[in-house]
Amino acid sequence: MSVRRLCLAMLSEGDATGYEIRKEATSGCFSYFEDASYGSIYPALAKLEKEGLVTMREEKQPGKPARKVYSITQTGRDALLDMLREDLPPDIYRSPFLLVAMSAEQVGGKAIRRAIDLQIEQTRHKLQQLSELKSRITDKPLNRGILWGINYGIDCMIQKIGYLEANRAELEAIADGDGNGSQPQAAAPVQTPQAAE
Amino acid sequence: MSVRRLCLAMLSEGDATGYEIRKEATSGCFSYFEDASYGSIYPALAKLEKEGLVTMREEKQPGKPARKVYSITQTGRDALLDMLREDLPPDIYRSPFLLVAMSAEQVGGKAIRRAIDLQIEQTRHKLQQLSELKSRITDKPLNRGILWGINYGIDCMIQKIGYLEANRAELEAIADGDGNGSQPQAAAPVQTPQAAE
DNA sequence: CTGACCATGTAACCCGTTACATGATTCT
DNA sequence: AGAATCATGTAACGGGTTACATGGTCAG
Repeated sequence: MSVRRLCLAMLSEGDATGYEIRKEATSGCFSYFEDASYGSIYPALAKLEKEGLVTMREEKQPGKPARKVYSITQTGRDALLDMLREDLPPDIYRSPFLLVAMSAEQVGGKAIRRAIDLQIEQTRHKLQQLSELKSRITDKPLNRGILWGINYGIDCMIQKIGYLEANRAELEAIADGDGNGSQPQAAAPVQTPQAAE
Repeated sequence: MSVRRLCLAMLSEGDATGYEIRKEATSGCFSYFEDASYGSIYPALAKLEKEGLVTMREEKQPGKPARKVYSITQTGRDALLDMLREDLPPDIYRSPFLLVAMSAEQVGGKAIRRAIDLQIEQTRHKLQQLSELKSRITDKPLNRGILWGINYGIDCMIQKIGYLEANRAELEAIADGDGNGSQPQAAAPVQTPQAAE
């Protein structure tokens, strides 16, 4: 049900081909919290068309396979709204990195350093993607909800990077097997103003 | 491969039954970034035993089905280390909530408010779980890597709640369809010191 | 007595990924 | 020349969830 939802949501912002939807999902506005491969998108679009939630027109281009441009229908819009208003499965976060971090003592300093480096690098990469996207759409007459979402993602990633940089030393010490007990117990958060609750 | 890894990681902290592993995955230390159901755990444990990565002993209890307590073997420990050191698929975040948020204009204020409330509530709930867990293990001779991971999760959730509370008004305004152009463009982050990069 | 918790397991199903199949065009 | 981008699609496979099957204990 998730790829369906994603396709409808994207088409509600404008017509697109399966190829374009995949690109958006992988590196566009939605890439922070969604992803999908061709193998799921193409069948989903075909089914949505069969059900009348989207329509398709073929744009022939010499040499290349014809582009199949999909448009959402009113029925599709209604169905999307229903999905968005009714069922909201909770967010999901899966982190192999944290599993490694929690096993720091066993894994050792070298692997931990590599894992942290990778983690920061990946986060930086996504952050940059989103930042570019943002600068490209800011002040255009584009959907302001999307801008809000992008800002949310950017904030999360900045915070994440900051936390990792501020606290990596402690984790590395654990991984290196320092016998001491002088850990900065609360793991001194990057910043701690009032922050909720 | 993920449930295998999870089972081994948990067993490396101490013996456990399938039931206990599931509980930990759902509401324990690992629950912030992992999850698994019986339907995947029991078969995984059986297979791990067949492969010699864990051993099992049955503890009979009158009336109840015998507890099957699993222990990790040295081979299992080695295999776990290999997994943790070598392959590290990137973290995954999936957020139906953000899809709704990005569709704010279509979805409308009422639904947005509900979605935000739910999101905050769920995050608060998880935060409380982790906080309790933390206070229960702090200063015990327990794995300090795990404590680090818990602190990481706690920080992320506090920050998330703070961001949602600070910026919900803006999203609600978008959803309510205010025609104005006086948005707090940068969506005033809860705090913005230097923060990385 | 009802619901939550303990405790195990299987089978059907779902949703998605990976790999394959095909092929032109444009950038380096 | 080789890689990347455009462009569609299918089939095999995988990993997990949900629902089912079973049943005792304990607290409210």
